[in-house]
Amino acid sequence: MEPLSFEIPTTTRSYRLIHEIYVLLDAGDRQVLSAFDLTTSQYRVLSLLVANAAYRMTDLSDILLCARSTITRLIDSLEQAHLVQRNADGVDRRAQQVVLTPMGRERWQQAQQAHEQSLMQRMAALSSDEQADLVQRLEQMRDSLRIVLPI
Amino acid sequence: MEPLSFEIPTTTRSYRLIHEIYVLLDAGDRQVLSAFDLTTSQYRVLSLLVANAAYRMTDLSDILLCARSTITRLIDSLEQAHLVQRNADGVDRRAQQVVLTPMGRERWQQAQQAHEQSLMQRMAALSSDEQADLVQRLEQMRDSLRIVLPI
DNA sequence: GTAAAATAGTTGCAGAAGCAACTGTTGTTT
DNA sequence: AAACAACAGTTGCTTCTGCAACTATTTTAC
Repeated sequence: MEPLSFEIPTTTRSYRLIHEIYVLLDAGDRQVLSAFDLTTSQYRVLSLLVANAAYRMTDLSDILLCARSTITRLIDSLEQAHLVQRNADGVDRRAQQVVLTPMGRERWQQAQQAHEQSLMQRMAALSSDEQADLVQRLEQMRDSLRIVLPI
Repeated sequence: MEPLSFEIPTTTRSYRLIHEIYVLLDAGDRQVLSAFDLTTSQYRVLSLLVANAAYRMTDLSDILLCARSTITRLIDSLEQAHLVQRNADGVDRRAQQVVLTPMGRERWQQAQQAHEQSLMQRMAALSSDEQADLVQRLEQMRDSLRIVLPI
């Protein structure tokens, strides 16, 4: 019996590649970030807060595309570690503003530096032109996926 | 206070894009595949078996980059659903060969068709040239990440 | 040939995430 | 103004996954 002869469609190939890359990235990130007592999800939240000072819980779940309950527990853990703080939203008493603590900012800075360095090492086989190209294509793909969100 | 002025490095941008794309893809896949009572992981295993007839458990965990225990439970669930079967490995009595059942093959064919169609819809904003380009860049990225596997 | 090391797979345990149901607050309709 | 709908966030529950410890088999070393 010879190997299957039908060709794998390009869409499926990108699909599989994305999954494989994601797993490879995630495994490395977990290792790098564990040295700073951070999970990849926690790191992602800190990165958002560094760039934008304050977010409501719901904003975080919208941006990170995860359930609101996931954010609740994520912020719980970050608050217990004294890296973020829940503040009351002056306008809407249902809402809360999540902000970084000084310790959270400092932790992120350290982790970010290590993470960035690890990423550069692991992406070293691509020239900066190729990387720029990749980013452009990835942005296209993301935009395309966003259009038809829930099928 | 003006917005942060330092530029986000290209590596970090690809990193974030991959994550976002992965989440978008995964959410859609979950929805498509749930109609066939399959999780994305189960679907991935079936896809491997369709292409290659038989795998040992350890091979699956190597290929899918997940823990051996994860494969054990994944195959447990697929076996309970009568989609795959564990066969003794004639040579190594520690090992087991995982193979598709006729029902597993049939289920995969149906799911694959729906999945492929959904993917094409969701990737429609990219021309076939752009998609081919994307695949090439993704392959580069995967290869680069594979070199420096565990940091 | 036997002891030690490596490998294949499973199980217990703990963490992460989604869904559904719930409370409390805000917005809308009439 | 009251009733209803929509929204922000939390909790209970279940599923998925990784890590560490374990058993059984095979390979390696002496």
